[in-house]
Amino acid sequence: MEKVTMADVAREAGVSKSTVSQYLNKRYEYMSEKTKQKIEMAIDTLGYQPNFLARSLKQKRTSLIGIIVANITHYFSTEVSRAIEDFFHQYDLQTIVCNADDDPDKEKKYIEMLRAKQVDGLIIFPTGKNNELYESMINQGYPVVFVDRKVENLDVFSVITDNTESTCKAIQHFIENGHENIAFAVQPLTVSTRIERLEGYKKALNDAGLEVNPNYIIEASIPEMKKKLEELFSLDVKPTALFAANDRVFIALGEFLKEKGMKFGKDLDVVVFDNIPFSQMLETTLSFIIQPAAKMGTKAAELLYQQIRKEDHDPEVFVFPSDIK
Amino acid sequence: MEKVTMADVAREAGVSKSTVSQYLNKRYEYMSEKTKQKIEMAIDTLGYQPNFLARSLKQKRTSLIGIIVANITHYFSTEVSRAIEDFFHQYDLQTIVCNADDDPDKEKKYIEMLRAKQVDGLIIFPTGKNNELYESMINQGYPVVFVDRKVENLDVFSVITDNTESTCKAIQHFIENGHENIAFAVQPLTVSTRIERLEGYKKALNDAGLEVNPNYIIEASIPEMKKKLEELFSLDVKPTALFAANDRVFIALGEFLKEKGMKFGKDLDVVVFDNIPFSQMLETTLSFIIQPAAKMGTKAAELLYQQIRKEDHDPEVFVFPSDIK
DNA sequence: TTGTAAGCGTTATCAA
DNA sequence: TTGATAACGCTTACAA
Repeated sequence: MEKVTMADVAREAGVSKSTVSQYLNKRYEYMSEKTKQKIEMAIDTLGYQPNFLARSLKQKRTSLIGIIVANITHYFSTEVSRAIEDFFHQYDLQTIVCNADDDPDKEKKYIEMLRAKQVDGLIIFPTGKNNELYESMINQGYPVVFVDRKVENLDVFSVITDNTESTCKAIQHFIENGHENIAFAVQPLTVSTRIERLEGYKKALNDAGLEVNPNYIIEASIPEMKKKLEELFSLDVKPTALFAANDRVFIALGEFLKEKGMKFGKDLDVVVFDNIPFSQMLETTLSFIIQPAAKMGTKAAELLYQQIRKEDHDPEVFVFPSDIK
Repeated sequence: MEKVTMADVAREAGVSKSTVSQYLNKRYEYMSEKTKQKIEMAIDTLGYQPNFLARSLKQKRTSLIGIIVANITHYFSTEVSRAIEDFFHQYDLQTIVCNADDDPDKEKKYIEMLRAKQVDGLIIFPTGKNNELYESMINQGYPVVFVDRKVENLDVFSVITDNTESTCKAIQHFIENGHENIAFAVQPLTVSTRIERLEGYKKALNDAGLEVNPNYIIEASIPEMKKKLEELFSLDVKPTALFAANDRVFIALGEFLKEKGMKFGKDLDVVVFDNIPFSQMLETTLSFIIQPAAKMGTKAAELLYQQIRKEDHDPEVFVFPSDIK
């Protein structure tokens, strides 16, 4: 299998390798109809399939774009990926997706692999834990765009949501509706998105002249989340509203409420920050902060394409507003 | 950028290319500590990054696995992909995911691209519309496994769910609960999964001695689905239960019911065939048929790995049971 | 213990 | 209009 090479085709067709190469690259200008047909036949009878590896080695580009997502089962990531793919499809660039699984080691491996495979550019949902590697890419002028999460002290094109702003708005909404005891649940503050959302929460409270009660802020990993919620709802003054900083927190919360026989909307007002598939099928008493995934993906793709084409722009951070629904 | 080659490193370190190559491949056996350090330093100061393209060209393998999913935003696909990735991670094979978007042309392009890039093997959620291409891969002994969908007349390793069986059981459940007017909604019958689910529906009715009423079977594309549902619920004898053949049908159904002010469980009993993220957060009156995505992914990966290692097995179809929840 | 040289399957340059 | 031939960056006998 896979041993038929251009040389075989050339021999079979009775022409030289270079002529076959011309044919394959559709440079027919000076090619006689007869040669064309001979080559066509030879390819057919031998079942020849070109080896792009060899071509790329020579041409120094692969026409491939790499996406490294933090978590491939996260709906937002797949929506963004699809938009990126749609964008590059029009330029005949193909897209491959790798899943870093929120693991900095895996992320590193994939970045190195994709670069070593000479992928033309990279769009990354960074874990934020490989700064040296990020820096070296950027310093070497390798085309790269970051999505979803900001990395501090790094001059790189980034596409993110207004995490602080939209969280702030959601909390203001709670306040307008008469809530005073508003809780905030988040996973460990290891990435910018979580930190910024917490900032938005605090800002809204401050702006409204409400006190930030540390007991109402839960920072816990998913397995610990339920225990912390237990504590939260054992307080003398229980919260009447809660902000779930992402979809996984939301799931933990849902399980907790179910166990306690509590209901969204009735016993607790809830806003979730994330694009949840099927959210339209969920109880209408819930609110969601929806990021414009498709637009963000397209923007990231554009930014990468500029770099690949060596258009000169200074790295910028593009912030997209999100919708509360 | 990216112009530092092994030759540069060799020059900088004052050794030959082959020695550098030895070093990179960790064949230290006969290497003096001094040479090792010299090379290490040279790599560091030059910022050398190996070009895997060149290596793969020589070695004729890439240590890369390709997954071609029909729809990357489909939760089931991402779950399967993750399991595949986890499996190969232990063997230091990396995984890339491409999204065919249920488009046979895109699927073809990706298959050809990945093969041309010398990917070591392919796991495909087939559109079912590229039979010639599938055949040529298989005949050439290229490692490939199909997931989720069966393709007729093709002797290939496949990993699928017992679509007929589990649909049948779900319908039996309806019948046991006293339902007699059970509807079935599905997208156009272009892939095996949909066809088999319909078969299961018919089988259950037949087994129970109930008549299959063609008016209760809706086969429509998603945009047309609501209109067809409208017709269904204008019948004199309206269905009291409905089987949604996948998640997208489910969404259309949800929108329809909302518009009509109808409620799941109260006005209509519903079973959905698909892994829906957050299904535990949805109304408890709904049932879901859940495919064992992780197990299926692992199995597919094992089957591919066997082929890559040239272990001799005859193609088989592995059918997994699914759960009703 | 290290170096030389051929080769992997293409493309590109230039000559014929 | 087509063909030699030299790259591309690496691996691998084999020689030294």
